[in-house]
Amino acid sequence: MAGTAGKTLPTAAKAGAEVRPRRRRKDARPQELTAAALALFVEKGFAATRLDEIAARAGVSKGTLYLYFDSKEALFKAAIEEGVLPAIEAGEALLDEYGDDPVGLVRGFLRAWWEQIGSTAYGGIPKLMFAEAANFPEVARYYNEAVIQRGVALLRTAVARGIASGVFRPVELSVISPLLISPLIHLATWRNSIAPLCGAGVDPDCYLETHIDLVLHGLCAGKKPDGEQR
Amino acid sequence: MAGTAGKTLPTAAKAGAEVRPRRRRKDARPQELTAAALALFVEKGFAATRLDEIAARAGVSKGTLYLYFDSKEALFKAAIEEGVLPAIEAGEALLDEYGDDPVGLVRGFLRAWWEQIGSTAYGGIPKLMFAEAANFPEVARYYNEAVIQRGVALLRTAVARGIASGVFRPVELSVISPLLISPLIHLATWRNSIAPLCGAGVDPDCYLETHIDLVLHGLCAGKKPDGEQR
Amino acid sequence: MAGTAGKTLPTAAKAGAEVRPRRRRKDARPQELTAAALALFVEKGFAATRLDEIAARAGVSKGTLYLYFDSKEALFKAAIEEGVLPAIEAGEALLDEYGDDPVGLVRGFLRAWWEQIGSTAYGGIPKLMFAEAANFPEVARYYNEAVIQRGVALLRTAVARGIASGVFRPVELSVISPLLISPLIHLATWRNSIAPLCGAGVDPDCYLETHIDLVLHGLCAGKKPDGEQR
Amino acid sequence: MAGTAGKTLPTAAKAGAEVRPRRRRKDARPQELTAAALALFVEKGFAATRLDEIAARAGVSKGTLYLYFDSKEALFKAAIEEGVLPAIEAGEALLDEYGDDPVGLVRGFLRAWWEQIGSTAYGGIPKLMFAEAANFPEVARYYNEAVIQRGVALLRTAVARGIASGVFRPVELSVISPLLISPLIHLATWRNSIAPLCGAGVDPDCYLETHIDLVLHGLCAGKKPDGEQR
DNA sequence: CATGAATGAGAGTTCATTCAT
DNA sequence: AATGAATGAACTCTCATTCAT
Repeated sequence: MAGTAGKTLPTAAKAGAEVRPRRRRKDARPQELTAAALALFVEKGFAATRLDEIAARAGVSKGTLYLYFDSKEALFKAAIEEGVLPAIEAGEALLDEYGDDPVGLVRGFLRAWWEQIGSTAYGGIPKLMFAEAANFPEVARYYNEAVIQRGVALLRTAVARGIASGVFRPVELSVISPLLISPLIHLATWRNSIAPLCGAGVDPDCYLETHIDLVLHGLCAGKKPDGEQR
Repeated sequence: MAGTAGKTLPTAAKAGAEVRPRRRRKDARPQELTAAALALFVEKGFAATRLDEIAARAGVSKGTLYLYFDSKEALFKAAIEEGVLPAIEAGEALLDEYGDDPVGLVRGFLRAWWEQIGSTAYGGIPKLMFAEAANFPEVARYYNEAVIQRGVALLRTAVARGIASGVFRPVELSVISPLLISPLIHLATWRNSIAPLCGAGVDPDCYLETHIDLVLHGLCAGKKPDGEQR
Repeated sequence: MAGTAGKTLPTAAKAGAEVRPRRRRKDARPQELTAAALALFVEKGFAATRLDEIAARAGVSKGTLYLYFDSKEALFKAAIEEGVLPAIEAGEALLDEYGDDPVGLVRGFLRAWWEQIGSTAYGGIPKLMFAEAANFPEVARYYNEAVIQRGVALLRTAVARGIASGVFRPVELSVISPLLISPLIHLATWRNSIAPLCGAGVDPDCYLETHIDLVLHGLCAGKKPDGEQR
Repeated sequence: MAGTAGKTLPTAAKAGAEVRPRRRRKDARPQELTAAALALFVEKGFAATRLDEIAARAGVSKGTLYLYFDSKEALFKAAIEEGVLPAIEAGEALLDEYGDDPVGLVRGFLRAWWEQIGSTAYGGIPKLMFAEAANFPEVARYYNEAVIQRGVALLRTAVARGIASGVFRPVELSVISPLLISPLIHLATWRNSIAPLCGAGVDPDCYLETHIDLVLHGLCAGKKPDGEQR
């Protein structure tokens, strides 16, 4: 276990070797593989994606995948996990910024989700998770708890505060979060499914801002939602 | 018939048939098969669904599928087509009923979609189509044109009329339809993916009515949306 | 089960019916089936021929085949048997006619084989038997003994008599029969394999007569083979 | 190497290899596979040969076949192609040797065909092509043009020259080639079909030389064919 | 007798996984 | 560490055979 193949993944740069010029940044390998995998899983689904394709897209051989992941399933889980972290982190940041501004928090959440998740390579993850939920229930449960429920709680809190402070009309809190986020998830899903088959489609920014405008008007009832227009 | 998966498709599975008659009506067969297929495709995706399972769920043998469909792919297409017709027909009916009442048409469309599509076995089709779009581009294009774009046009017309008649504020028509329908699609998708893995979840009626309330308030701006609350 | 559609196909016209005008000759059915089977077996081989096709060509349903034959294999054997009888009978007749005329017997045998076997639907049997020998060894052995060896013996006797009477040169009797018959088998095989794919091909009569001319010249050495030219 | 089936194809089966190395030379593989395939196709026909058997005979797994060939059909075509090249090449060589000696060319052609084709593993190809012609018309056409017609032309030319130079009697050139070669094809077919089921059978050399003797006597009419008797 | 819907064992084919190099 | 040839279990699809009508 000591001097066999010498995994060089993490730290110590191979003890006695003097110069080693070509060494990928630290170890980007696993991330490259999960990124390639994620893209293909999103596009075609888990079962329809061949390891050959993933390997080819990552520029390695099929066997190499098994140096980093135990199985196709493990690769799937890693890809999801990888793609889920940004979402979690992004959520935390928002609370700090808009902790006491309900309207800003809602607007900020939606815009941030689109910018940092929906419009990126991670935008396909919701579609992927919905599609594979029955095949990977543990992963789906993890995703639900670690990502969805966290976001749901965040949004709900924001709206609750808005109601408490009189900025928002009273609305049913138990359903407000999915109502606010689902149009964005839908757009992200659309762009990762049917959009590539058709031309054009809606303009994301217009879609996003119209959504924000609409729901804030809806939430604020007669009261004018604050004038900020980005 | 209890409270499990809520299947509303035609005959399918024939409840308690322990003796399997060797020769059944040749006519109902295809629908039974596509119904079984659709349920499984929605649950697990196309590639992860085995023909064995479909046959078993339909109460026939594997070979029987090939008496009615040329291939797994043909069965998939037939299942989609079968599940798509109700949506098309339902749309037409609405225009007749609410042709000149924008608010009623929007509310009617959303409620009808949920009742006749979203809450039935067909509610999984959007998820399925999004998941398989890249693998079945022609089917996805057909679905987009025959179902989505038609519904989009219907909703857009309704809103446009509402704006013209002063009932609605001016909003961006190019994005309004997906904004109105996506929460419902999301709920249907949710019920066909993660919901079975977790308990409870949101109450569909509450979700639906809150959505309607929210967007109509959003659309009507300061004006009171007509009082109907169901 | 009585007065439904009134099948009129086969035999007894429905028990109590008085006149029964349309009744196929005795029972031609089995022969029709074996004939259809033989034609297809010859064309495509045993394994590549589907029972559907045979049934279709015979104008019956697939199930009907099983009323007359226990299995595809049984049908094959029956088809061969059926197609082999004429060959056996034809051989007997020749001996009576040309018993003491070696040249006439050789010439008669070759001409008769072509006319009664090679140029008919039975002409494909040799090809079929050669192709299926390994898959149906018993049938092949039967064919070899009942048909081939009998013909071989006949021809050899004829040549032996010709040599004894000084009409023919001495030649190796153990190989003379296949040498005499193989060009005809080859032509029959050709017509049942490659000929249908190409145009034209050789003229059978010219081929046959040239063969007869050639081998009789070869057998008669310097002596003039008797002048008969058909 | 004893007296059984007389296989002369390349490597094939590798005699006594009880330990099967996991990785073998990627280069010899295809020939080993086509050789195994050809032997079985000849024996049992295309449809009756299972890929399992071919793989087993070649000492590989079923999946390995698909590393080298796209389908069973592709393997069939490759096997034919592989087995056809020697025949083509052998033909060319003969013309150089016997270009101006009709008797020698005819005799040389027949002897060479038997030695290099008929008595080898390739001797089963004619039977195979005749059997599968209807199922693989393109292959049959290719075989006809690339092999048969070329040989036919060669023999016809030889005889034509013999007639022109007065060595041979005038005979119908359009049929002479198949008449000369068909006894050899027949013998080769026989050895690949019925012979294995019966004992003994004719002696190939005796058969061959008697054929040559007979047809040369037939062609030379009264004239003595040159004395060579091997 | 005749049919043809239904069956299920078996064949061709795919692809995740292994391992000698 | 990386490769890719090889594997074999699992899948789709075919078709001889059965049997209710």
